[in-house]
Amino acid sequence: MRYARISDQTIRRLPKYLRALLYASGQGQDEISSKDLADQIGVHSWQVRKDFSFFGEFGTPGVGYNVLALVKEIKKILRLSEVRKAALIGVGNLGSAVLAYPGFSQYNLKIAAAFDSDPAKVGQHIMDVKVEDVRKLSGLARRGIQLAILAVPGGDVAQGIVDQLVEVGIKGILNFSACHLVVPAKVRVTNIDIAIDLASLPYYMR
Amino acid sequence: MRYARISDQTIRRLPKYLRALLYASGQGQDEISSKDLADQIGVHSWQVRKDFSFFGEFGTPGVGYNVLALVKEIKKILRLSEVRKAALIGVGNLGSAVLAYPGFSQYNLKIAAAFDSDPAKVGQHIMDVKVEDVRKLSGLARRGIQLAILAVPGGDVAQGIVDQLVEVGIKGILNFSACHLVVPAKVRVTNIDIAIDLASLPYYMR
DNA sequence: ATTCGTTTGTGAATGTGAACACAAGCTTTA
DNA sequence: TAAAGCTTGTGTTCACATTCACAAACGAAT
Repeated sequence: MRYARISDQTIRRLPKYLRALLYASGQGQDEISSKDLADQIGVHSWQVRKDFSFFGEFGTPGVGYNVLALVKEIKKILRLSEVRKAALIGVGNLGSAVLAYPGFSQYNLKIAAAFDSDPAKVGQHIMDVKVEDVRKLSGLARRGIQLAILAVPGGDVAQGIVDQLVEVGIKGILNFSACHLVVPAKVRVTNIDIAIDLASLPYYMR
Repeated sequence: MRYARISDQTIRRLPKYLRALLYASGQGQDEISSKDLADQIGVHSWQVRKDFSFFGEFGTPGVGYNVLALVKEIKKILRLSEVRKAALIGVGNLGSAVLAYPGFSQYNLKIAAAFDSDPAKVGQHIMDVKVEDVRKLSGLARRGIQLAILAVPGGDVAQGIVDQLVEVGIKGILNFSACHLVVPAKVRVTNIDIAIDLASLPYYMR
């Protein structure tokens, strides 16, 4: 499905809506208003309605949104209707924590492969995932893996791995390395830098 | 020092500039142009100059910016001239990875305390930090700790801890929990949700 | 059937950050 | 000193996300 140009911020709110909807569903709730949904994630109700309006009309005036139907719609929009497999590169402290992170399954995401350069780690199993040699990334396309999570120390080594990932058909990269990655326009990169987020906080202290 | 209203995006770019400047300094570089600095972090040169212009005139036309002087200025703006201490709440997989994360020191950040609810973990030392009982947060103000990193599973327990953190004078919170935190306006919260960032990527795959 | 209270969807207004273009300032070279 | 070549700082323009306000749609109750 192809939509008009939707802002990144709108897209990033959709998983939050999804999380709140799954929670509401777990509570046995069938319908939810834009107001209640907005309160759950800390935005205003008009923001919720505007976001959904870009993709269609999912609600019923006077009633609200059907929880399960909206879950299905959002998953379709985000292309998460089927399970998406991701590869983890770098099984250090952070990589291991990502492997153990329990929050992926609710979005139909699964870490299906892990890679490291340390021979001592290659061959080990962590959280039911076998650690493979980082020099053998070529099979990712065949295994249907288009997402990668980069959890290597960063700097020179990160860009080298990214070039290989692009080569083997990876379409989206979640980058934990503290460096700017250069990729073709067709590949999407999201950066997470813990230190930068923490370093931004003191500015706001009055 | 009091500045006019500066956008959050500008503030979030400052630590990136700082990182690139420290790298350049390590390479023995004394001066750097806005163009070179911009290339390092993946923005345009006018963005760099505009960002700095909000705070003063730090550069020399025809030459560029003095690396060490700019480092000092940015640290002052971000209130990172002195070491800032942070408390880590939750020493699970993710919390332990944060404790071991080597990237904080370049920003004058230091994790000075760690807390957990698990009696088996309380008393242990991880990365030279002693794990304390999460029910004993009251001493944070006295110890000069105004930042907190929340790495607990999330949901109901997270908000309860946040209320206590606010109570003991915490001014900034880095939240890894997959939930929206309610805090007074004086407290700044930055959310990091790994699953949401990963879940946003498939949308951009053609 | 009609009224009332509620909630959605969206065109228009507002606000804000990014992008641009260029004058002004500095260094170097002659 | 003058001219040439860079680079900075910033007023202006542009693009777009947020915010607002309200008509339309629906359910419930009488």
